[in-house]
Parts: sequence; C-alpha cells; structure tokens
Amino acid sequence: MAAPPEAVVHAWTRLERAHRAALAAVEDRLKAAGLPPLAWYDVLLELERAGEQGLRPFELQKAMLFAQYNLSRLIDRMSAKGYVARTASAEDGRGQLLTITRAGRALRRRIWPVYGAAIEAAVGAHLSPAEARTLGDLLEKLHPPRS
Amino acid sequence: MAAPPEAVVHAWTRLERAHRAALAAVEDRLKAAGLPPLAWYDVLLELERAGEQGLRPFELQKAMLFAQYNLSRLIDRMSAKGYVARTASAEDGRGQLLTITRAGRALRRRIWPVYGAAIEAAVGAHLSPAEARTLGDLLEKLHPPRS
DNA sequence: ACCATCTTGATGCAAGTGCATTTATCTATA
DNA sequence: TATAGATAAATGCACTTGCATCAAGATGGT
Repeated sequence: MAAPPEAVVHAWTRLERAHRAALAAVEDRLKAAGLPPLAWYDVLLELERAGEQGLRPFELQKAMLFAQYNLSRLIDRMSAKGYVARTASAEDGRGQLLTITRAGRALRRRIWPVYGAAIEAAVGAHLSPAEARTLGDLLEKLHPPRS
Repeated sequence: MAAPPEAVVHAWTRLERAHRAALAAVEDRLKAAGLPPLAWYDVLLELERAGEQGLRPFELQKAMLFAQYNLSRLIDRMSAKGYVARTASAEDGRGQLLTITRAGRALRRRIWPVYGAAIEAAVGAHLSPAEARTLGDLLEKLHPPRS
C-alpha cells in the first residue's frame, strides 16, 4: 500500500537524521552554557510575541505542536521559576492566560546569543544563503503555517 | 555573537516544525496499527542490513544517532521480545554482537507497509518528485553521511 | 432551563530518557 | 609486562513523557 518513491523515503530519512543531529548539537550547547532546554525558549518567544494579553495554553500548544499534558507541566516548571505568569481567563472560566514575566524576557535575551550561534553552527555553516532559503521553503510545504 | 542570517533561522524553525509534525503523524499511525515505535524499525532495518555477522551496539549507536544508554535499554526491550539476539563478541571481550531474529525480520516486514504509507502521507504528498529530491539533498548537507 | 456533548486544563501512574558512575576489557607507551 | 588511559556497555536515580482519565466550565439543541 502506497510504497513511497525512493526520493521521498530519502527525504524522510535525511529529515530524521539532520534534525536529530542538529537538535542534539543545539541542546548540548544550551546545556553547556547552563541554560534550560530549547522548549523553554519557544515558550518564552511565543509569549513575548503575544505581548500584554498573553496566550491561552491551548493556543501555545498549537503554536508549538506540543502535547497538552506536556505543555501543562512545562508551564508548571516555568512558572515555578518565575518566568511565566498564569492568570485566570476572564472570558473562559476553564482557561488561563499565560504571560511572560520580566524575568522571562531577561532569560530569553540571555538564551538567544547561545541559541543563535548554535543554529548558525548546525545549519548556516553547511549551506549557502540560497540553499538555506530553499530548504526553509521546502520544509514549509511539509507543514504549511495555516493548515 | 554570530547572529545567523534570517534565512538560516527560518530554515531551522521550519526544520523543527516539519519534523515534529511529520514524526507525530508517523508515530500516531504506527501506534494506531498496534505497532512499536519508530526506533524499533530503525534497529531492525540496520540489523537486517548488517546480515549474518550483526552489528556491535556502538556501531548501531552511531548509525542511529542514539544515546548509548538509550540504545542499551532499547535493545533490552527488543531482545526481551525476541526480535534481536545478543551474543558476546568474539574479538572484543567487552562487546556484543546484535543480530536480527526471524521474528525480528517478520516484524520489520509487518511494519513497513504502515510506515511507508505514513511517510508518503507526511512527506510525499506535499512535494513534487523534484522537490523531494532537492529536500533530501539539502538535508544531507546538514549531516553528511561520512562526517 | 435542561441535558448531552465538547473543550480546557490537570493529574496518577507507567514507561522512557538523561546524567553520572561503574565494571570490564582493550590499547599504547614506557 | 606493567600501567595509565581509552572504549564498550550497563545501571541507579531523578526527571520527563505518554496514556488514560477526570473535573470544571462552555455550548447547542430542545
């Protein structure tokens, strides 16, 4: 049933490998710098972009493609450290609003130099600018923003 | 320090998303079919390719980019189920040789149709043949086979 | 208003992962 | 041939993830 063409299998296996290698390299650098895991950065970035009004957990969940229970506990940890604030949602009695704190913004700024350098080393260093652009565009087709 | 160009950051974030989405979709299908996780397939495939003489755990580790302790325990589980055989290495008193069993080969054959269809759905369906080829080649540059 | 159904978010428990360390064996150099 | 150092693999313990389920609040039809 639907045995995929060889080029597709090749793309998939390379996607796995490239991602695994790059992610491990990035996480290693963060750890070496005494910084929290990547997921923390993603949360901080999304919340910072959301600004004053914050984000509902389920929105963050969709933005990050994170499992509900994982996000719930990630937010536990991050708010315990004071990087994220949970407040009850005004419109929805079930829900909450997550906002980034001052400490959260500071943490994100502290992570970025290390993270950015790691991205450059793991991705940028291997590709020409045109290749990087093409790669990004092709990957975007695999999971289009608004689908 | 070394803030990467925008195209590089874009490629990285898309790599993360595309991989996360595709992987989740593939794992979901395996689970729905009552099959073990993807990593099992990778082990079975590598061992089947290695043939009679098998593979040393550390070789498998490099092939799969899997952490040593994780592989050690993954092999525990797989050999407990009879899909992989562990035997002491003849040349190296510390080491072992892993080989796939008949049941292991059967499992791999049983997984492939589901896995192949999932790859097609997650990757093939979104790309032309030429795009798939280009994507695979670009990803290969991120983690060249023999580096 | 009522009830069935859906959505949001949390949580108990089992399974997997990461970290540090350990044991055993191999290798190289003096 | 000793012996210091490297490599192969396992393991105890803490943390994270996955799974299933739950409780509380929203929603829509009657």
